[in-house]
Amino acid sequence: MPRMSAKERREELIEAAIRVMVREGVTKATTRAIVAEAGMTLGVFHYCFTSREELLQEVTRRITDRAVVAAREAFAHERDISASITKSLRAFWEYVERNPGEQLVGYELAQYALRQEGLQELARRQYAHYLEVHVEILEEAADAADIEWTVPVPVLARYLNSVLDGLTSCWLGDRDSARSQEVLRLTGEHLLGLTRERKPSTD
Amino acid sequence: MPRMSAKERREELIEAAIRVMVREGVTKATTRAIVAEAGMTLGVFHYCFTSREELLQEVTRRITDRAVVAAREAFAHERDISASITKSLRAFWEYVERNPGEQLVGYELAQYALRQEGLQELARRQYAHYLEVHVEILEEAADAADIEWTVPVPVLARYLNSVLDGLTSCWLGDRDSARSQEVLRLTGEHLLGLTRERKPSTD
DNA sequence: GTCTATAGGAAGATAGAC
DNA sequence: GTCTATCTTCCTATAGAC
Repeated sequence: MPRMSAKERREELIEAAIRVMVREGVTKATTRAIVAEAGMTLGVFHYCFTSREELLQEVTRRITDRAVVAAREAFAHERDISASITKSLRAFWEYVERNPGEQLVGYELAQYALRQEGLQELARRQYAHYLEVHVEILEEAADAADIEWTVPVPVLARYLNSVLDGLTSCWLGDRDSARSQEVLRLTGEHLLGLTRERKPSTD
Repeated sequence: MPRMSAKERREELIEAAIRVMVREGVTKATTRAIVAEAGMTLGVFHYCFTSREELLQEVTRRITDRAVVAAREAFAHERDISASITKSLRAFWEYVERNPGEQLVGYELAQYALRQEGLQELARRQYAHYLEVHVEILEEAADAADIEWTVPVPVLARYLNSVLDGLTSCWLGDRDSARSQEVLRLTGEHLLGLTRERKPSTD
């Protein structure tokens, strides 16, 4: 076993935990399974983390951040809002289909947080964070294409977040890619219909 | 302890299990917690069910059926499609807000099924069932109002299912009722835009 | 049928040798 | 710092008295 700092070990344990969760689910990611995945012994765990729950919180943040990065990367800056929407949704969906396990882990962790006493606040913040990111993306898209949304952006963000989240979860259940993509197209057209050219005002 | 048949006991155990799950979550619904809730002893459990998993499957079906019934009851038969959509969505949402625990249990069970070896088939069937019900409702709504949908109904059903599912899950996280209802209104308007009067043809 | 008692195992966490 | 061995608790499931 190579020597490494507690910080490095923490990092490796988090990554190992994510691998186990993606492969087998959150409940199966016991401290034993995690240290085994990381090639460490059980004793190691508790001087890197005070408890399993601390690790879970860390993993939750990590998975959230990953999803946020993916959403940002999926977003296509385009002058043409129609192309921007289409490309962004398509890129987002590619990511989802390529990482089903990660999506599932996201849901599992969200629910865990909702149930665990004292973690509701974490759950609430994660949701708020997702919504904020959607708000930012929608506003950036509008800026890039010089349009404005005809619906308040926070509402639109919540709508978009809901469709994508619900569609992902539905697809995880039945893996019907073709129909899921049709829903995305429908959503894209809907979004397009909620834009108008920007008035030259506000200056 | 009153005498009752194994069948009655099964029934009571299922109901007790649902109460525990709604209150404390699926993982906390251990056989011990369930029999305690039902006012029985641990020994009773295993001559009513061969295993905890058998109970979980039963509960999953029960919760699904309940959600389906709620969806059906929420649906408002109206001659005016606009009123039909608005009323149905509002009724659906009232049910969601009145039963947050049950919604959460639904998600937990769905994920459990997705992870459990041998239960994927159950999961798949549950999702298919929800989609079928949405298809039926959309078609009934169209019939009642004498309109037709301009988008294939299976796609529309998947879309509707996704929005409602995602929105529910988002609301469970942040409990922002006002904004959720705005999303519902937006969705309703979108649906309304996907209708057209029925051509007198096809006869 | 109905219960108590217990088997048998896995979990999180820790004590203490090296 | 690192690991083994163990504590304690909780689980599902069953055996066997009544």
